[in-house]
Amino acid sequence: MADIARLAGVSTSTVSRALSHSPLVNQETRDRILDLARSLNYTINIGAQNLRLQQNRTVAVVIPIDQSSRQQLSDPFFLSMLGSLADALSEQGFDTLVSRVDADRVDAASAPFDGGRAIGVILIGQGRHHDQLNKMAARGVPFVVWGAQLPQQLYTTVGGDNVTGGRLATERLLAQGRRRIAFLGDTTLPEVEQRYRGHVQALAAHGIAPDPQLQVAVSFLPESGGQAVAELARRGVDYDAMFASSDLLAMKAIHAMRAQGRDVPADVAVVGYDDIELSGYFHPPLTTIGQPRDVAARALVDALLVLVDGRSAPSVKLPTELIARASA
Amino acid sequence: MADIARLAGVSTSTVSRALSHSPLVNQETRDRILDLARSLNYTINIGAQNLRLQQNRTVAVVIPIDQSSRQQLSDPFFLSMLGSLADALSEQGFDTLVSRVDADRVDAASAPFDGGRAIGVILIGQGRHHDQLNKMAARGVPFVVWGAQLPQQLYTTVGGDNVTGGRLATERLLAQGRRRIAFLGDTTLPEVEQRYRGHVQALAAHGIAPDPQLQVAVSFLPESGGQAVAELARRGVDYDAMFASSDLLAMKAIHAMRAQGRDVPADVAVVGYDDIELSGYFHPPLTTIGQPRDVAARALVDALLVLVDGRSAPSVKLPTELIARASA
DNA sequence: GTGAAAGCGCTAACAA
DNA sequence: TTGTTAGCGCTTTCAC
Repeated sequence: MADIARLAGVSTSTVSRALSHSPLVNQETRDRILDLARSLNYTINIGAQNLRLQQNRTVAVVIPIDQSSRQQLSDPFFLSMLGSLADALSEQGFDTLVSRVDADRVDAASAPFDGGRAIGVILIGQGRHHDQLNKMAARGVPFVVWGAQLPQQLYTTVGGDNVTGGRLATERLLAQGRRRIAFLGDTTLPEVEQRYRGHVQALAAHGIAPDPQLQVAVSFLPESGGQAVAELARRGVDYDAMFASSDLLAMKAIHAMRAQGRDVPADVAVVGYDDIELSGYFHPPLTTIGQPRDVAARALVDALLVLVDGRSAPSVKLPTELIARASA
Repeated sequence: MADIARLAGVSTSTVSRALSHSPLVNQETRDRILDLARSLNYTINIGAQNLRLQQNRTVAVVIPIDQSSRQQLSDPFFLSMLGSLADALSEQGFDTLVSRVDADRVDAASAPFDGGRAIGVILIGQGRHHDQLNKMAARGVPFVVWGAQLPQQLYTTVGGDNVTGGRLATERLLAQGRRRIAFLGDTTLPEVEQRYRGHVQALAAHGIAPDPQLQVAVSFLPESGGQAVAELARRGVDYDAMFASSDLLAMKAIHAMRAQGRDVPADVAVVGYDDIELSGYFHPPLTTIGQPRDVAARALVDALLVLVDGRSAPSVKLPTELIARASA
């Protein structure tokens, strides 16, 4: 900026004003400065501007990962949510800073905010540490979580209606005459727990008591789908249907069942969750519960901006719908 | 920092030194300051620190998107590359700033660097605008591209060995006695063009001339796979194999062929490209060309850091391998 | 319509 | 071992 000022024979104040299109500066001077800036490929230093203006157009998007499994983030649903968030944020003129945190230390997600790098944080996935999030909220960190609404929650969540989702999935299977429905999912995660609750509700409505033998507590590990099917086989338990708490899990399980010579949907009808892009192209095309990423992303961003504004943002429960395809 | 200084009864310099664990400051003073900082939930303002230090630990990861189709970024390969990059960068202590640019204006990718937000840029995908990238390089922007190595290239690329990849895929199909191999891909993209070149080489080695009727110039659009299969049907052209330039495309095409009653691999053997996670769980499990994301991500980051260091970084061609599964 | 000066939060040379 | 001071690149009040 000093260079431009010198070349234009004005002060840096004038350059600053010209670059911000201030009407205070003479039209002609302004044009000269803008031309100069362009020809020098000059761009304003955003860090310095932010510092001076005490503002910031950056939002941190943080993904908790299970350190124990050291797994790369790979669930297409989360990845695609990240894409949608980047879109929604840039639509609103915000930059997106991506980072991961250990799922056991989700409170570390506030780092970009604490360090003044971001005006707020969007957490994709809530993990098991409700308490850490509550503390973070108490500390005044503006953040929004993609996840389930929980009792005594001091922070804002945006999430699908997991109970209804679980119910819809199970009802679909029941409607097809299936009665022995395996449930695959890690119910220590609030979202999955709610889906399981919906599942049990639907069973109850049909007078069926949930059979613990049919519930497999897989975590979201690489080989989880295959392991779950193996576990069911080991238990020697009979099942004619399966509700998997993610499409990825469902696909892996179907793959494993196929290796056992079981046909989907003839032998086992399967419903997944998330409606990732590939679900429709899978064989058989996967019946699943839709969670619209772009709507979710916009809701997350909107809620965060409200928080940043100092107002309080209510948690949002987005409607879910059954996407009926061939697998069930 | 001023608050802490006041409370600790020292100057901000001392606080600054204490926070950076400088040995210059008295052990006891340092502990007092660090305790104070912790109890106040104080974190250094990175923007100010960067400004003062003229440094920066942020790298921009930019994804070109086809504005015409306004499609959400959805190819799992790119998304998963983004994940691997975020991992590789944070391993090296860098933050990741994500943004998109119009594929027709890839030179806009330099914005985060120009604005001092990032020390360099990693571009996932090269697009069609070699010239814009060359100009960007001439301007001195430190950036690395995931893509194909081209003649007269002033910038650094890291990419798979696409020609070999194309050759391996086609040889696999030829080895199974297939002779009428459809090629699906947008050959205006350098990477795809190179894969096509490898394809033609393999055909030539078997004395087969490429049949233009078998080449379908799909772009990476949502319905591209289905459209391509429809197009082949419209042309009334016979084929007993298919080489798709991405796994996503392959899966969509297989889905469409199945709807036509054609069996994979019995009627049509299919080879994809990328080896995305779901390829192994697809039905039939997809034979494909592996492009290791984590290795690629590390290579991209390493190359960028060399550039940022002011040195020149050679382009890298990573080995590709055939992942043999059931689809071919 | 323009410039001088102060200050955003931080660090480092220099002095004590 | 610590403090004083200047300055990173920018914006804005105040004065002219």
